[in-house]
Formats: sequence, structure tokens, C-alpha cells
Amino acid sequence: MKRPVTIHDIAKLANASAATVSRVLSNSSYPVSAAMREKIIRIAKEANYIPNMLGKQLKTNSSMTIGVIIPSISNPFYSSVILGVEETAREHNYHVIVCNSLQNPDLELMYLQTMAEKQVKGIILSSIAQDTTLLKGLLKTGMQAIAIDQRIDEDEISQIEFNYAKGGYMATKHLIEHGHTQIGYVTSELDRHSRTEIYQGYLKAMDEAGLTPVVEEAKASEVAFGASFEFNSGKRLAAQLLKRRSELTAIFACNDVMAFGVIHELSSRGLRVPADMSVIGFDGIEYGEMIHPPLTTIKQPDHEMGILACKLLLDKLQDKDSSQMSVMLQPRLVERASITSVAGNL
Amino acid sequence: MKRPVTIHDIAKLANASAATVSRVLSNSSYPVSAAMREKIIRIAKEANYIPNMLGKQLKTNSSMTIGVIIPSISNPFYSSVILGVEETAREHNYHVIVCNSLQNPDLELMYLQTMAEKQVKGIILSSIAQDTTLLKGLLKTGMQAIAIDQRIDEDEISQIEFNYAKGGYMATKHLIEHGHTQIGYVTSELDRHSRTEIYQGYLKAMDEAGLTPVVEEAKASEVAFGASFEFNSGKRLAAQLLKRRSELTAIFACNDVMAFGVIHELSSRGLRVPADMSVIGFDGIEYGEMIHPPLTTIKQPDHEMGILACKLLLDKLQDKDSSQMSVMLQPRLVERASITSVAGNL
DNA sequence: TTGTACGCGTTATCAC
DNA sequence: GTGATAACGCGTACAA
Repeated sequence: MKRPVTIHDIAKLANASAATVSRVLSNSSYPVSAAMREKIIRIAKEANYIPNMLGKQLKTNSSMTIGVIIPSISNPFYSSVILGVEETAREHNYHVIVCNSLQNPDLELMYLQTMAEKQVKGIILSSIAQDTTLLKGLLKTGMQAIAIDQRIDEDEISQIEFNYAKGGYMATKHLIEHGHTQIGYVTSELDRHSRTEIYQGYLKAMDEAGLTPVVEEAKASEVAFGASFEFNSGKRLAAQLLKRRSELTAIFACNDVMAFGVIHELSSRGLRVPADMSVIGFDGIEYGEMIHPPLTTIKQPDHEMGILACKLLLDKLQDKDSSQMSVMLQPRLVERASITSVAGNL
Repeated sequence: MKRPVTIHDIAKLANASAATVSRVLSNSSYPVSAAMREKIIRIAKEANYIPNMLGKQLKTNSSMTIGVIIPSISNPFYSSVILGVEETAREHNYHVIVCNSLQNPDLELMYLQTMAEKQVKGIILSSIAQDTTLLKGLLKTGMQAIAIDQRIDEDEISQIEFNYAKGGYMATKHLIEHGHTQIGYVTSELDRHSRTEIYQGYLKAMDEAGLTPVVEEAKASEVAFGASFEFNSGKRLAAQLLKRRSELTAIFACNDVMAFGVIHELSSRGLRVPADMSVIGFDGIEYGEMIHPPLTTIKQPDHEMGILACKLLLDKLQDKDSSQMSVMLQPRLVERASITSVAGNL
């Protein structure tokens, strides 16, 4: 457990100065003779030299790191976003630190603070916290931030979001076009921006068609965490929906996992999907094609969102004066097999 | 975008020295008068002081960070492991950096190097790389490592793995106990330790019962990446299996997602699960309960593995002399509804 | 082309 | 109980 080798050690071994060694090993454009350069590189390799980023970053005041704060990587939607971010960051020699807020505002704030302390200059966040004072303060110090998937009311923050309302509208419209008139909607608590938008899309489509909305919303008291939770939530809400309105022919769920729950509940009651009841989800996670029947859903370009968010952030990190902007990604209907046409209406 | 405030700034404002400020703000046990302490804390807060971890870590030579290298967070198995690691790390005031090797040995090596440069003193890795020279070198410099889910033949590395062989044995035995004698096995390429172990467990159970193994292995040429890939792989292998042996009554898949593919393929051929064919998976991911029929499987305690791996690593990081050890986690049968008894055999 | 000297923000070691 | 000061490893003016 001896002391790690530094540029000074290399310098001694090479009969050079630490400055020259630094210039060579950090690929500086500063002129160094070819012979010297080669010699230093050789010796560094022989000595198994490992640069200390802490020293370098302290000096240059740039950590070449961006942070991402999301609810949880266990949600395939977010893990896909992150893979996109990481891929893009790597291409630009940036590193990514991922933090799971687990829907806990305190945790989110703590991670935000940690990022700042680690000299992370840019973050991508899907925020859950209401209190933006810390974030505001960090923005003042020059931190760059991009909000994804969730709206943050700060002028300095660029947004990149999905057109949730349109997605909700598309899904509902799709059902209507298949002749459905009794369409139920199940949703987790309408607290997040995304959830309310999808809901609004549903309402709009129903309204335009002169249909009556039937909605079941999960209660706030429950802690929404993990796929199993949402799955069970979907089951329960479907049961409640059926109890209220037995004449329903279609159900729209606010996310795919809840749709899985809906389908499961229907099956266990002897109702067949889509023969007896059509179901449509929202998100477009891979598992949707694996269940039975394969789930028709609205796909959010999650991977692209990660790539785009990262690119935008890196741009901002280069020229600080880049202005605030807002990008909206469009949803896409993925037709699989959980929807059927209602007889006699087409 | 002015210069960030440092302890020196605070010191000036408080008419104190930087040393005293440091002692207060870093919660040192060093004695400082209550009045001074309070004053400094107040001023630091007013000035929105954010400690620079780079400076602190450079000085103390400890980054309070552990790294995790896994194939991909898009695999729910690994994301569960990571959540366990993160949870445990947080309790001990450690941070976690997650790296997705994406099954790419070069990427894995690059991330390993990056960790070292960032002065990460401990890593948890599910390795894919064959070349361990870099890792060996890092171990010599005092880095601690824990291998999960995958065996690494290095004496200095503690292992924490699952009893894959036993899991494979249990799954097969479970089918046999339900009267099955024609049991097929589908697996991704048998390159990773875990895969071969499960396979061995299958073979052992078949052998003990005097049954003939029927195996389909995915080809090496294909890049195994993403859930959809394994799903399709499962479909294809199931089809091949049926072509070879139409008298099969049960299929054991080496992981849950492949089992989903198997079930999907069977359904599309008009075979009903479990009435016409029983299917068992391996991993115990949450989505297994959401498909139809709910998948009987072997559960690996992934979350516990993350917690355990992190605890073990943190222990090692405290007292360096802790010796190499190996922990083996036990599998558990999760009975759901994808298996039926073969008539007349029970 | 190379070397010297300093500073990045922090903590540890001394003195007082 | 407090304050100078020297490190930690590195990059970079500036001098040579």
C-alpha cells in the first residue's frame, strides 16, 4: 500500500521536470521534443502511472462530469433515458453520475447538494421536489440544468419533455376510432405534470367525441415505488372501475405497468383481452411486447430523450451564454394486440 | 459567474483563520469555542458556502465513493442490485458511481481505469472482461474489489455469488417432481460462469432422475443486449426445441425474459401454458408476475446481494487487512402458475 | 524546448 | 482555543 506514483516521480525517473511530464501526459499542445515525449510515456507506462483526477480537476475547475437525478433506475423508462445520456456523454469524454431520488424530495435535495460539492457543472433532472430554492441557488453559481419528463418553473432551465397531452389524446382517439364509446381511464395520483397532461389528453378526446369520462385515480397515501406496486395499483383500479361501470369496453392506463395490472385483473375475472375488453397503455417499455396479449401503447422516445438531453447540456456547458430553450418530443402509437374493434361500429 | 466562495472567504468575513473555519465546517472533533463555531456556521450559510470536495478529497486522499460495474441497468436484475448497493452506501455516507459495460470488455476496462483515476478505492463488479491485468494492477495499489454474479479468479477478490448450480437443480427437480420427464433447456450462450452453472444444475437433476437432457443454446455470434433481444432469443430457441422434440412437456429457460419468449412462442403456436407445456424461468424479476400465466421461477436475492456486497466492501475499506472471503447466496423457488403436473404421474 | 514557481480548496501540523 | 503554514497532485504563467 505504498504511495501512488505522481508526475514528480515520473519526472525524477526521466530526468525531466514535473511540468514537462504534465505537458506530455495530459496531451497538452505545448511543444515537447519527440525524444522526451517518448521517454516520458515509456517511463509512465513502466511505472503504472495513474493520473489523479482530483488534482487535475481541482486545478482546472472542471470535473468533466454531468449528473442525472431520476426517480429510480428500476423503472425501465428511466434506465433507457440514462443509457442514452451515458452513451452521448461518453462520446464527448464526459462521465455520468446517476442518482435515484426514490420519489423522496429530501433525497433529491441531498443529491443535488452532493453534485454541487463534487463540482458537477451540469445536471439532467426529473425532479419530484417542490422546493426549488436550492436549485435556484446553484443555477446562480453557474450550474447548468435540464429538466426532463417534468416541468420546472425556472426560466434558466431548459426543458425537454414529451407531448404527454397529445399522447393521451392519441391513445383515447385510437380507442374511439375502433368504435369504443365506454372508455375508462386509470391513473396513478395526478400530482406529476406528466400524469395530469395525459389525463387532459384523455379528457379532450372524450369531450370531442361527446363521450363521458370514467376515471379511477390511485390515492395519494400510498407510496408509489417499484413495478410491483404499480402493477397491483392497476389491478385494484381496474376492479374499482368495473364495479362502477360494467358496460366499459376499453380501458386506458396511464402507464404500461399499470396496464399489465389491468389486464391481469381482467383475466382473473374471466374477461378476455381484447375480445371482451380492449386495453391501451402508455410508455412503450419493452415488456409490453412480452405479455399476453402484447400491449398496444403510446411510445415515448426515452432513449432519444436521453441523447438529446445530454447533447443540449453539453452545448450549454461549452458556451455559457446559450439561452433557455424547450424541446417537445412527439409520441408514437405502437399497435400490438390488446385492442379490438367494437362490433357494429366500423 | 463569479468565483465560488471558499473557506478563506468565510474566514475573512468571520475574522477567523481558514483553519478554524475548516474545523467547524468539516465537523472536526478539534475544539472550537461555541461562539466562534456558531458565528462561522451562520456566515457560511449566509454566503451560501458550498464545500469543494475536490480539495477535501485531494488532501485526505479519500473519495468516499465506491464504483459499480455491471453489464446494464436495463436489466432489472442489476438495477435491483444497484438499488441495494446505493441504499447501503448512503447509510454510510458513501457515494456510488454506476458504470454500464454493455457487455463490452473495452468499455469495462475504460471504466475501471476511470474509477482508479477518480480515486475510487473500492469497486463492485460483474465482470465480462477476460483480461484481468489492469484489475490486478489496481489491486496492488490498494484498491478493493468485490466480484458479484460472476467468478473472477483472483485471490485478492472477495466473491459474492449465487448458488446457480443449485438453482438450476431446484428448477429441474421441481419439474420432475411434477411428473415431467421430457424437459427441454434453453440458454443464452454458455460463456458466463452463471450460465454454465445453471446448466450443470439442470444436467445433474436430469441425470439423477435418469432422464435425457434436451438443450438449445443461443449462438455466440449474436450480441446479447437488451430485453427484446433475449425475448426473441427465447422465442427462437423454443421453436428449435419443438422442432427437434415434439414430445416435450416442460421447458426450463436460463432467465425470465427468455422464458417470456418461450411462452410467447408456445402461445402463438396454439400451445397453452401450462396445460400443454410447463415453463419455468430463472432470476425472479418483477415482470414475471405480470405476464400470463404468471411465471414460476427461481428467485435470486438481487437486492440483498447489493446490500451484502456493499457492506462487505465498506468493511474492507475500513480495515485493510480483511482477508478474502466468499459468500454464496441461496436460490428460492417462486411458485406461480406456469407449471402443471403431468397427468398420471403423481 | 525545458524548468521554476505558484495556486486550485482543503486539511494536518505545528506553534502560540 | 486559535492561527500560520505546509502539504495533497496537477496545470500553467513566466523565466530561462
